[in-house]
Amino acid sequence: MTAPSIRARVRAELTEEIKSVARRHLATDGANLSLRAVARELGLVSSALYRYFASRDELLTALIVDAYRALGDAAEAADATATDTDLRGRWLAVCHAVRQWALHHPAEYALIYGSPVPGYVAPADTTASAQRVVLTLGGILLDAARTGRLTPPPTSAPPPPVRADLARLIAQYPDAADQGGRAAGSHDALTEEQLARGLAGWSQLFGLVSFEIFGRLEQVVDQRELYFDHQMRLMADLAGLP
Amino acid sequence: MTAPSIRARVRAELTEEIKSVARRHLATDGANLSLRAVARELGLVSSALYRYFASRDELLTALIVDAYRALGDAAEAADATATDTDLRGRWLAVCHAVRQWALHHPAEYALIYGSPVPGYVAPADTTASAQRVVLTLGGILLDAARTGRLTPPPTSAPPPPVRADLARLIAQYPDAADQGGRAAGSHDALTEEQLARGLAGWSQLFGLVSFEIFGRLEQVVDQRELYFDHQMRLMADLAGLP
DNA sequence: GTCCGTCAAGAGCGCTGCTCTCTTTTTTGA
DNA sequence: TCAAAAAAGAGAGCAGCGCTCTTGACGGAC
Repeated sequence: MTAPSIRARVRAELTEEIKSVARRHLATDGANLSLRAVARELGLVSSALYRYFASRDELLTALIVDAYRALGDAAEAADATATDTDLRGRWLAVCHAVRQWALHHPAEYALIYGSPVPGYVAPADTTASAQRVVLTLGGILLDAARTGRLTPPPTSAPPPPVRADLARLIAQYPDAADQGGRAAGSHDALTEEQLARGLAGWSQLFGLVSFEIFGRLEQVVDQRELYFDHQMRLMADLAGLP
Repeated sequence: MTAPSIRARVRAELTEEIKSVARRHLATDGANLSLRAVARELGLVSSALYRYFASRDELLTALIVDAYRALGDAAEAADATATDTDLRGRWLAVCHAVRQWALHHPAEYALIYGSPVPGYVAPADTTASAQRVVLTLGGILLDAARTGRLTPPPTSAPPPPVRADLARLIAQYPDAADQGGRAAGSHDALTEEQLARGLAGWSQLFGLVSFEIFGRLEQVVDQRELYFDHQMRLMADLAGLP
């Protein structure tokens, strides 16, 4: 089993090559990806691809999984690069990393954050990857709250039913005791108000990136990067990051 | 010319009927709309449709134009229904109208705010309709600014290049002198800070609606309407609406 | 050295958007 | 009023699509 028989290796390589070509086609032709075109470019006949992916949907799923992973990697890497205690810097770094990844991989971004394919249902293994960005943002807020540096401006308070949803999310948050080396007490978690303001930053992040990727800022904003930076700073203000 | 010859009338009716059937197919099958299926349902042969729409793209364009118009109508109607001086109420009414329209027409919403079709370029006559929602929101902010009731919280200031973009947008804003019956002086326009905060509400609105329509809140937020309302209130806070 | 699993190829099915030609029906102009 | 013109629909056909099934050929294990 430790010996990855030659056959298995060349198979894995060709599988990657198929995905690579498919990714390139995706970038030019959009979501209407043609299996036959991919096969042609690889010098294969279309039916041969079915040895590697059971269907077109399965190939797309593989690309979606890879995209979530790449975006999650980029976000977490950006968070890790910034100074731990520079909370606002970490927040902005993650936001800019998401935007940069989207700008460099617009088709893959559209695949995961654009209109979903009607009949398509995301496999279970994608949901974990899909949450990595919001968990990264949440982790920054949590670090801020723990060190008592989350000082949000006075804003409207969420109504009780929303508070219940938010409380559930706070309880569901993966125990981050290992991050700070401290036991997670009740005063270590976010309040509902803090989470609500943080989630505003989450939807703002992807809303604005989608606007830019999908061309909705076309004749509205020219200074895209600076505008994005300013908007993310506004959301950091709202979240209460110093 | 005043007599709309019987033939022209039945043609207009059939054109509408084609769009209606196409809209229904869009709702179930998503963006992969089949001309042949639409023709079949109408008892026509596929080539007959080409008497009414030169191509599948042209049919989709007609649906897009209709969608922008319907969404713009809904937003403006909601704005008009609320009391003029209830600025926050108008803001929230417009936001909820956009959300409700999207919930009732998810496929059409995806058509105009989802991932764009790669080769597709929007015709010029859509851009005006596409701006109606943001102009409605801007009008509310402008009304607030004119009556001196825009009191935003202290937040980061936009850097000079962004200020230039914002100033251009303010200058481009259609002269709204007829709305208040007053001449538009310089003190009647929005400041760059005010516009930047208002635009945050704009991208937040569509970001959050897209999240909901595209299923990204699926196991995150259960109280969708109340959560949306709270988030829009947060953005009204940020914009400075009393 | 044989045998079995894997691989690529080819043919083919039903579907798609779109074009072209032909016939029928309706409108129009002298 | 009647023929010419315009418009509408039907049908055949082209190239492309995803996908299935069958047929040979090759390579590693016994």
